[in-house]
Amino acid sequence: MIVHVALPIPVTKTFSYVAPDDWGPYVRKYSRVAVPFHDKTLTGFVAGFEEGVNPRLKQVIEVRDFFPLLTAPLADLVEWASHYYVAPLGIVLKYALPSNLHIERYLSVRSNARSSVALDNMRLGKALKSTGKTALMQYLSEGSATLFDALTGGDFLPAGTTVMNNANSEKVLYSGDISNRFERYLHLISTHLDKGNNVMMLLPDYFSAGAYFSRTLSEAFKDRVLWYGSSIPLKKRMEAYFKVRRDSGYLVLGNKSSVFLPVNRLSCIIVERDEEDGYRNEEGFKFSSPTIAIQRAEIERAGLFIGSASPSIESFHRAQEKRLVFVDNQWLRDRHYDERMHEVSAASYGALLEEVVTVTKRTLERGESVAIYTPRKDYGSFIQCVECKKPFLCPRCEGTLNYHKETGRLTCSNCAGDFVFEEQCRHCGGNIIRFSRIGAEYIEEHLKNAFPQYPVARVSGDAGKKRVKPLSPPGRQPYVLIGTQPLSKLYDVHVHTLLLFGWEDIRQMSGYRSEEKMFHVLINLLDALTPCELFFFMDARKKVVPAHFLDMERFYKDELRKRKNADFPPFTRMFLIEVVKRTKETGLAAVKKIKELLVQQHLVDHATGPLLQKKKAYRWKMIFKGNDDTTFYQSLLNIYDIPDVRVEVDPPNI
DNA sequence: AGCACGCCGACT
DNA sequence: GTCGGCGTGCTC
Repeated sequence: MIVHVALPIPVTKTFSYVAPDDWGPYVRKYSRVAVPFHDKTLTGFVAGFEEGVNPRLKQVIEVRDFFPLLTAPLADLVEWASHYYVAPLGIVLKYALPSNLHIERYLSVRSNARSSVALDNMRLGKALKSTGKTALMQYLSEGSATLFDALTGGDFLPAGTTVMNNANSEKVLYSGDISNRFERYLHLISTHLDKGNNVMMLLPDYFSAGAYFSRTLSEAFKDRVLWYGSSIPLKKRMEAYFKVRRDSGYLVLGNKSSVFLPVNRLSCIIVERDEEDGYRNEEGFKFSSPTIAIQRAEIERAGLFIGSASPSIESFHRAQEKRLVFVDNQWLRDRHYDERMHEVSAASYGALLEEVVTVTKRTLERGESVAIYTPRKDYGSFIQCVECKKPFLCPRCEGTLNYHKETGRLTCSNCAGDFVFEEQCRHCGGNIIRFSRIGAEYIEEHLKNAFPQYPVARVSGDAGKKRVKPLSPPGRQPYVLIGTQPLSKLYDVHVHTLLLFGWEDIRQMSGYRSEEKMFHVLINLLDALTPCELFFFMDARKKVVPAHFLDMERFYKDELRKRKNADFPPFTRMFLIEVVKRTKETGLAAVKKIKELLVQQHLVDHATGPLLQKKKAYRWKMIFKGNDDTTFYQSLLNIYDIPDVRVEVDPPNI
């Protein structure tokens, strides 16, 4: 037989191999197969097969799965993701069936008939050696032997093909504060678990929000709560895998990889804070897990509940189009910050910082705690020589440098370069250096000096990787917390006063979504830290009006109107096409080719750029807007197959 | 992606 | 005359 294999390489076509005809029963759609490719062995996925022989084709080395591991709805989901994200099936499948999914390692054989009694209770590896694959497969298919996993002792059977009859499941977008959200989650989860179903819940990270929900939900549901993801040890992860795949009554928590997890009797998917960047996958293929989860709920006919203090604009738009039921608990409207809101504007950060000290001092002396938000985690950036006014730029790429005082190093935000900081100007030798932007490290140092008698702590900006330290204020002593985004996930912390230092700089940082980002940051800080008063410290020249961000419904409507007028998402889809070449000439040739591919579709006027950036390589970036009609999609596929060209779907930072 | 091939310029 | 950087094309 001829087997068409989807390989995990950035090439959209499949490759064909031959396999012996008697493998027929085991060659199934999306089963993992080992195949020779160049001079190596790759794990690919069966994308199709047919009768016949072809002496010019190489042989499939082996079929790695006894039966398909993906359920039919998950196979649909993978196909949908491959299309939506313009990624080869093999690359999506590699993510859905990752190499760290070591199922075989934990399987054993259970004998159900005399013929296979010698294999009873034998580890799978050993059984394969003693009987051979064909014989074992024969036992399995006739039912004289079954597999079970050694971690739970339960049967390991082929993935079910039935879809749950959830036809009337509700799809809800819930906008509410953390305590109301939590109540909703508790109620929803118990309802579904009581019916003997499983619930999947996506969380934006493992160490912060993940730890919080894992802990609080475990108090309610005990060992019914499982976490599935690469952050936990293999054995525990596989135990969760086997449990939710076969049993029911579980709540499985996860971040990104769990969206493709096979879940038996999945009747509800919960997504907490769908707007978070932590859901964006950067390795393998770029996707956002809430986007895939929404589609999964659709395909599996499961309920969907998206909960957030500040839902993404996409979700709000979906709700407006009646694809989600919008429930707003109006929590923001019930809180009144206005009369206590202070805006402080000044032209230099030095003057602003003195204002911060004054407000902090006043609050601490009243016996209340303070949190200070800033968008930058470093000590300082935009470094400049006071003598000759020349900026310190990256010697490699001319990019902006950020200074980390703890390590004494400069890092380049553009090319990720890393250099030792010398307090001397490269141009004039002057040694009075200043930063025109300062970050959390600087503020921490400054406030530690100003308030030696109070605890001053910084919430690490390296969110995601490290556990956010649970804050234990000594006794009832007030404290100062300084941090970036992770501050908004400290649901256990309450401060009386929240200071935002340079919050408006987010506007400069992240493209067409900048206002949306400012909104999410502000609202989530209010949600988590429950401050009673709010202070904004702004550069006078960049002043923005906070009130605009505090009226949620109006903010969404304004933002959507602007997006619609400018033809931006969610009203059109965006595709970022990047060309990276060593030489200018080859790059320009690739750009020309890409443009030609889109000229045929009369789409060239949607292109902007190219932008030339000199680094280690020459880069061109082009943005295409479009809907996913077949011709546009076909052009994107053709572009995908050009070497050194990457296509990013739904880019967040344009 | 990863690799071989083949083209050029550089240098013991 | 040989080494190595880089562009091109191919992988069943």
